[in-house]
Amino acid sequence: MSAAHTDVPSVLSHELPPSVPAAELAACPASDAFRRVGDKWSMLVVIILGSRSHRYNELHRSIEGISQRMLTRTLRALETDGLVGRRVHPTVPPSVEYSLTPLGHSLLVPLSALADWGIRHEGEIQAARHRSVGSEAAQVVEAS
Amino acid sequence: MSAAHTDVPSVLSHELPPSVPAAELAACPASDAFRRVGDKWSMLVVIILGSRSHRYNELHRSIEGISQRMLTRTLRALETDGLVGRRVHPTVPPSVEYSLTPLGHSLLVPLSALADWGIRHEGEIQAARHRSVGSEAAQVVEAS
DNA sequence: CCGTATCCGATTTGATACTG
DNA sequence: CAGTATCAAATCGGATACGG
Repeated sequence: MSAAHTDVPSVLSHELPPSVPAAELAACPASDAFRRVGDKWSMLVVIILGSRSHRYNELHRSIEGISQRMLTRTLRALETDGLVGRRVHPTVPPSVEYSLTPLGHSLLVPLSALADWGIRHEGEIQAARHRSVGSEAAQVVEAS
Repeated sequence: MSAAHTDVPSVLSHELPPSVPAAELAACPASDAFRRVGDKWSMLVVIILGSRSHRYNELHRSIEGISQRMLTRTLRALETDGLVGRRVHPTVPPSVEYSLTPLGHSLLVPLSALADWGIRHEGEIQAARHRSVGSEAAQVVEAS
């Protein structure tokens, strides 16, 4: 298990750089980044739009479990932040196409890294959760 | 930054079929990863603990805005998932030290990438938000 | 087809007070 | 110092119905 960061294949090919300088001060915008994408559906939409642009109902079918309300809200929020673009074709019946902006694509990169982490360590997390049910193993160090 | 969408690196490199939502399958553990760390404070705690271990009140002062309740909840959740370790020194008065587990350190890698993204694009996002107040500029394409 | 509006329950968060 | 308990508010998210 100690082979945690032996190789990071995708985006982070370098060794954990001194990113996030002065954590206390600089982490606030980072927290904002998480909250705008940390809701139930945002990251899913970004990832799906990462492959190609989709129409509204196309997204609705792809996600399969999202309500119209939340899909619209999510898209509007991503649009407000400049991550997703919206193009309305004045046909009849109307058709609306959503796609990632360049900014959205740049987000896709660290997003994929985090998604990758979740997939690779899914088992370890569930093992830890199972291990912690019923027996809290808070390590107590001896007084010297 | 135009090298972003040349290829979606890891899990998302395959095409999304219209009928079978493979994105849902691939993104569900990823979605879990986001929800685990996507709450208001988790990633902040992980990043701060990434530099060194901290005591409870040390964290409380570093974050400055978190309530005791949320700090405790966040730490317990991270502990349950095996991302954070907790060591109790039986001194008087008591002192509790929190630190990142190896699994937590591995999470720190993609987390830093996302935090980095948030810091680098903070200005662009706020510009987009400001641009969208009052004037919705949905792009309408001409009918052919 | 692409939404918006309303109602409603579930979850999250904060403020405050209290304890070993 | 390091938490826990309780209450109230805000937000999230889904179902349904309706409109352009």
